[in-house]
Amino acid sequence: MTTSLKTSTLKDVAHEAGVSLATASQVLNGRKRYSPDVEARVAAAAERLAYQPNPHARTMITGRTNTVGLVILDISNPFFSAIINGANQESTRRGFNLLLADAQVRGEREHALHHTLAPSIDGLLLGSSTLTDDEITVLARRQPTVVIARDPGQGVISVINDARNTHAQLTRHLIGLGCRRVAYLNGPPLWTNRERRQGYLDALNEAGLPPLEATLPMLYQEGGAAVAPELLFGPDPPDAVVAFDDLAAIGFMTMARQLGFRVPEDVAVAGAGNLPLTDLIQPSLTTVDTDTFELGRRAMQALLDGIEGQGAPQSPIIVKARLVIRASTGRKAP
Amino acid sequence: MTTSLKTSTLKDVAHEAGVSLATASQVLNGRKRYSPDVEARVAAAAERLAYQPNPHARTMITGRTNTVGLVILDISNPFFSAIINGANQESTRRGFNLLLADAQVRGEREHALHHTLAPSIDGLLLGSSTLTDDEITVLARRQPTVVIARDPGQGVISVINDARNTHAQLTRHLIGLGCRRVAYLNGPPLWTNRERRQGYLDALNEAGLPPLEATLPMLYQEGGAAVAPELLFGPDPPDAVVAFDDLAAIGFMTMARQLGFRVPEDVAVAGAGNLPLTDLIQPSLTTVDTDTFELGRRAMQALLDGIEGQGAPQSPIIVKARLVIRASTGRKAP
DNA sequence: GGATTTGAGCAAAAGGTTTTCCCACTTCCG
DNA sequence: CGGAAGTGGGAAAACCTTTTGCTCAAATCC
Repeated sequence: MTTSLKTSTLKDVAHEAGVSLATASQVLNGRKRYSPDVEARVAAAAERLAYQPNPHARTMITGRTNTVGLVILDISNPFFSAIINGANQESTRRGFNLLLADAQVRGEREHALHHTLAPSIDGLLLGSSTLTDDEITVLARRQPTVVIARDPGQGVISVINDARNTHAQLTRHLIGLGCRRVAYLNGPPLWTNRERRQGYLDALNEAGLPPLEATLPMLYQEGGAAVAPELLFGPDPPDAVVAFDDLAAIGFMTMARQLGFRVPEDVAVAGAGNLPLTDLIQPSLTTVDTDTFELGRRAMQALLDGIEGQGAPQSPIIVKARLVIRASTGRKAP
Repeated sequence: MTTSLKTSTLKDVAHEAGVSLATASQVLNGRKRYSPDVEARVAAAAERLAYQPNPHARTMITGRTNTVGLVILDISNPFFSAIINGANQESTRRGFNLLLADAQVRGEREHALHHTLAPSIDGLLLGSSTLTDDEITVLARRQPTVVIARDPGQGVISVINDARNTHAQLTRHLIGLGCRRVAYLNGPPLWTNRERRQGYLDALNEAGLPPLEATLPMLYQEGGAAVAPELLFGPDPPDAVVAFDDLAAIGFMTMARQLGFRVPEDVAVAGAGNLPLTDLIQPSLTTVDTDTFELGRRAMQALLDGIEGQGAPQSPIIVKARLVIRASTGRKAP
């Protein structure tokens, strides 16, 4: 069916131009100056034969693949697709290919994944991960690595939001509106969750308010919805909720309203991520814009700089997040 | 910085096991039976050295890369990220890597892209494309190719929604609700738009109603918003609008309400794609669920079947879409 | 018991490129 | 004119694996 058209090799070009293999290679790579005559002949031959260097043969010799790996925790999450988008833009711009892998698989298999991937790539972008900080450090010592939305320390380069400060700010905003029982809905035990929670705790501390926490029993909207009844009908119901992310916030909000609570009058709700359309749902969602595209772009930039030997940047690289105050936190009646 | 740890080769394994290169290779690939003793020694050596075959050396010989290319028109579009997700799930399951490329670049450069990509991949998934049907056919003749959301004909394998029928159905639904001036908002000149429009025209024809069309001057919500005033304040305002996709529909709807029109009472609005959160905006959006994840998954499945020589499937492969009737089309008052 | 089959294991080629070193020739200088 | 310095170009090794015969010895057959 598919007529595997024989592609022309460097040998063909050399022969066509009447020079040796070595010469053809040198000329094509501009490694060495040759007489104008020879250079012209080689260029013409390459053109005529539509010569395309075989990347694998080249990799064998140079050890470079011109490809970077992007390992993502969960591609279906819009948060991560923005990262892919940003990373891809930068890699395309600089002529690198992007090898995508998802780490849905946990522990064991993620390890295997990295082992398999390693020879095919010049560097690794880690978009969250089930690995421990130490495991990541080992990986990073083996080949250039940049970690996204998490800071493993130990000299590993990372790109993060200043989630702690931002969430402190968000929580302060709620307190400023008059909320006194501000709850935090813990997401999965990732770096991002820890930082956001810490910011929340910082702000409560400042204000001398006691914390009130719950943990989402599952991801996404279902998790937020599931936790709503126990919290709202519990002995100590919150008048504001900071959820781990937008989807959880939306799940909580939707369920709260179904249970007869008004948002924001009875309970204010805030998320994080600023997903598309969160401005159009009812009520529009207060959230944190994490500029996830930029997160991916900067990470790729740092990685490629590293690969091309331009030295390590200050780490962590911090991408500014910003509060997006909308209707779901409204304005408390005095 | 990064101590490029020398990775062990097949030669090391062979030496460690006290056998020849050939034997080690055969044993590791299970190509030939050997004495239990030898097999055990090789396996042990490979294990001990954490041997990982060099994929490039292997590719040189076998011509197979175990990688497929996925070219996407615009990664930032959620429609496409669902495709990536579906394709990735299937490729992961079957042990293939996924090389991602976006075709933001038009014409010339997309051609170059395919040329560059070709040697690195065993097959190609085309998620929309700026190429013409003929150009795609040429590509498909060169290596296994599956086209998503578009049917170039000429024997090229494709995976599509039956957009024409589905949109006819959608339009009939609106007519059934009593709408008499149903407009269609044309998106970019892609296959998908042509089919959806055709379905719309089919339904109008059946009902003996005249068409009413506009073309979105730009993508996404801005386009829908931009076209709203001229349409609604024009000489022949619609009482229902079928937009090319959800984002255009949302843009139109938002603008219509700002202009003082009620949705759905004054004008019903429908989109396509069933993006996340379209059920929660106000009013919730009537749309078509295209099962985009499945689109990507089936495409990858067909491609890998082709690569592994399991013969070509019936083409086009059709993924069922389904109407999602929500509040934005409401129920016309009689 | 000699001829033939079987079987285990290996040597070597192939795949396409980059790079190092070397050769032959010209030019320059003393 | 003899040697040194410079220059344009090429031969061959290296990268790591798969695969195709092939050899040599043991087992089988008549």
